[in-house]
Amino acid sequence: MPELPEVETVARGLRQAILGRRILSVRFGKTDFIDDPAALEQHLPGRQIEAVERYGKFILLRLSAVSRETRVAANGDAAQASLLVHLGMTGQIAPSPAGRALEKHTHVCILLDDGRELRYTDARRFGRIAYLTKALLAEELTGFGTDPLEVSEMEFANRICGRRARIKALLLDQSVLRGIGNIYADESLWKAKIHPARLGAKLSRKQAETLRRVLRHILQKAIVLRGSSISDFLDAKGEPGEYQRHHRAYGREGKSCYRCKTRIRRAMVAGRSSYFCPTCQHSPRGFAALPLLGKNGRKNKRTEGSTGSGKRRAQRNRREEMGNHL
DNA sequence: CTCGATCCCTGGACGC
DNA sequence: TGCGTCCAGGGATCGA
Repeated sequence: MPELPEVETVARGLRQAILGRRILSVRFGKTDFIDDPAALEQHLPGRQIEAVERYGKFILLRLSAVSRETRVAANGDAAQASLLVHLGMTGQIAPSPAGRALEKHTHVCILLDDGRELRYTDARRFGRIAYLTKALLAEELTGFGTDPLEVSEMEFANRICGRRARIKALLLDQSVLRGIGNIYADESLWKAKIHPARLGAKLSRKQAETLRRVLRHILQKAIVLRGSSISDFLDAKGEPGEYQRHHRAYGREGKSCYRCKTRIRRAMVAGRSSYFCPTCQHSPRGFAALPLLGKNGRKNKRTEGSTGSGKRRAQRNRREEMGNHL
């Protein structure tokens, strides 16, 4: 699940691997997660990849102008276009020899001028790809919060301490800070000894500063270790990260706290599984964790029966498969 | 403003 | 072994 450290790792890898390459052509598999596939086919060929940047959980490939004429005709706008890539849950993007067999769920192949292809694979297609002119990109990126690696003490406290939402929800809210996901929210809250369900307004300025500091430290360390490979995250070289070995809370339900040996518990906060130590991280009044796992390791069941997801799946499967030309 | 619910999607784990 | 069910989660959206 790519969050800031994973996306940063991928961006660095791509920067090293494909900076300066020219795009020759584009082909697609399924395109339902691409804003406007035709725009990619029309505008990518001929462009050079001039920069690779990260913005929150987005990867931005900055594209050159095709020619002086295009630059003039487009009034400078198309000349500064970008390809925006969001990896969602399962997205991977990496260069590959053009002749190599396609991995399953490969949905975009961008042929480069050195005989390689930049390939995007995404089993769940929660990701997103869009070709955006300068103006559209600027519009797209408004409303995001500050990068947590750059946010000042004052700004962080101001963005947290005045809010009635739960701190976990605030950390996950990309308009508060950009780039944090479920793993690094839980890890930083554990380190700062703050319960995920605490309200932002209930944090002291001192607690907020502790949280900012540990969050930054954890993100930096995770970047050094090339992110966390939980399910299937791989960097631009196809290699897994190492930070999952350093997780102290996330995914550790029932295991003992590294500080106090209490068993780590799980609760639903902001609609996400949230892992915390019930001793180190004081729960707000009346907030209950979910019952611990049974000894068979089976996850806790949801409340009442809902056969909805199964029915929905069946309906989707009956729909005509379309759009796969690879 | 904040919340939960619902949807998108598929692989994998698990129950029976 | 195999089918049904649940779960993971970022983000959009909608109603309470």
